[in-house]
Amino acid sequence: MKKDSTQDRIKEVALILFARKGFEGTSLSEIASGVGIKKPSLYAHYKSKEDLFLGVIHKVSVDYNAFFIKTAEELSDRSPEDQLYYLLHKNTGYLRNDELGLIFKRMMLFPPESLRSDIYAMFEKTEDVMRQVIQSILVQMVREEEWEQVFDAYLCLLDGVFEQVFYYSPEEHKKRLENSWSAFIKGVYSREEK
Amino acid sequence: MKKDSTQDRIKEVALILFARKGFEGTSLSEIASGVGIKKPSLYAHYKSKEDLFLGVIHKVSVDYNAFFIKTAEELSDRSPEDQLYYLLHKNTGYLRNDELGLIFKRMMLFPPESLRSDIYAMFEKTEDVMRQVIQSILVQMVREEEWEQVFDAYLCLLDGVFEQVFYYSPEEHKKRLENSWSAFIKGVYSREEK
DNA sequence: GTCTATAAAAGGATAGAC
DNA sequence: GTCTATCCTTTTATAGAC
Repeated sequence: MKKDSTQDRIKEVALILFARKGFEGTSLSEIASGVGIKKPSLYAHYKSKEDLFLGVIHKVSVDYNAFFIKTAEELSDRSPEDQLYYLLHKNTGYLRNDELGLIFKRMMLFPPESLRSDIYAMFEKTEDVMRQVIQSILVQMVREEEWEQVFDAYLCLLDGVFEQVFYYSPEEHKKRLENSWSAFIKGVYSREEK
Repeated sequence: MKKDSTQDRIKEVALILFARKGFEGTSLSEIASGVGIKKPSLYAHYKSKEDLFLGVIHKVSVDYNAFFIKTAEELSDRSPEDQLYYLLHKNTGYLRNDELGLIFKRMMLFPPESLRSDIYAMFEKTEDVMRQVIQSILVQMVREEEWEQVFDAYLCLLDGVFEQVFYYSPEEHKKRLENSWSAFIKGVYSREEK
C-alpha cells in the first residue's frame, strides 16, 4: 500500500478543481488551501501551474487506458454483442465516476490554449487503445466490408451516450443509453440479414 | 439593414474569444483590443464582464432556436426520413460554422460556475424546441410505442455527431456522420418490419 | 461614448528563514 | 518541505476630463 505523499494529495485536489472549474478557472491558492498547505509550498513539488496540470492529465490518461484494456479483458469470454454492450456501460460508468469524466471531456474538447498540443499528445494513445479493443470485437460479429461502418456508428454511440451523462439524471440517462443501444444493435443485425 | 453598433461589435468579438478561450480565459482587454477601443469604454455598454457574457450567450441561444425551427420548416415537405437526415446535416453544419458550435458546446458542458443557472435557463427553451420538432417528424414514421426509443436514439446520434465535429477533419467527420446515420436508419426500419 | 488615470484585488512565481 | 514576505503582472472596475 503506497502512502499518500503530499505530491499525490496535491494531484487529487487539483484534479477535482481543474475538472470543475477548468485550468484558467482554478487558482493555486485554491489548490493549496484544499491540500492544507500554503501556496508557495506547491512549488516544492511542481515547478509551475502548467507542470502540475500536465501531471494531473497524464495520470488521468494513463488510468483511463488501463481501465479500458482491463475491462475489455474481463469481458472477453462473452459474446461479441455482450462485449459491446457492457463496454458501453462500463465506460460510461467509469467516466461518470468522481471527476474523471468531467476532466476527460473538458480536456478533449477545451484544452487550455497553450497546452493543447501536449494534451492531445497524451490522449492519442487513448484513441489507439479504444480502436484496437473495439475492432477486435467487431471482427467477430460483422462482415469485413461492414467493419468501418459499424465501428463509426459504435463510436458515435459511445460519444453520444458519454456526452449525455452531463445533461441528464442517472435514471433518465440509463433509459436513453438502453434505447440508443437497442437502435444500434438492431441496425447491426438488420445489416447481417441483408 | 441594421447598422453595426459598437454594442454589436463588442458582442461579435466577445463571442469568438469566449468560444475559443472560455469565460475565465478571456480578458476584457483582449475584447476591447479586438473591437478597437479601450477597456474602460466597454463599461459604457455592459455593466460587468458577466453581463457582457450573458448577453453573448443569450443571442447564441435565441439564434440557434430560430435556426432549428426555420430549418425544420424548410424541410417539412420531404419524407420523414429525409427530414431527419437533413436535420442532422444542417444542424451539424450550423454548429460547425464560425465559433457557434464551440461556444454552444462549451456552455452546455462547462458553463462558468457562477453563471451556471443563468445559462441553463437560457438553454432550456432549446431543448423544448428540438424535442417538439423531432417528435413531430417521428410520429410520421414509427408506431406510437416506438416513439420514445427512436427519439432517444436520434438525440444520441445528434449528440455523438456533434461532439465528433471537434475531433475529426471535415472529411473524416462526414464519413462518420454517414456511417452513423446508416446504422441508425437501418435500426429504425428493422424495427418496423418486425 | 471614449478616453487617461487609477484603484483594489488576485494571479503566478521567487527569496530566504526555519 | 513548509513557511512568511515580497515581487511583478494582470485582472475587473471606477472616477472624471473631454
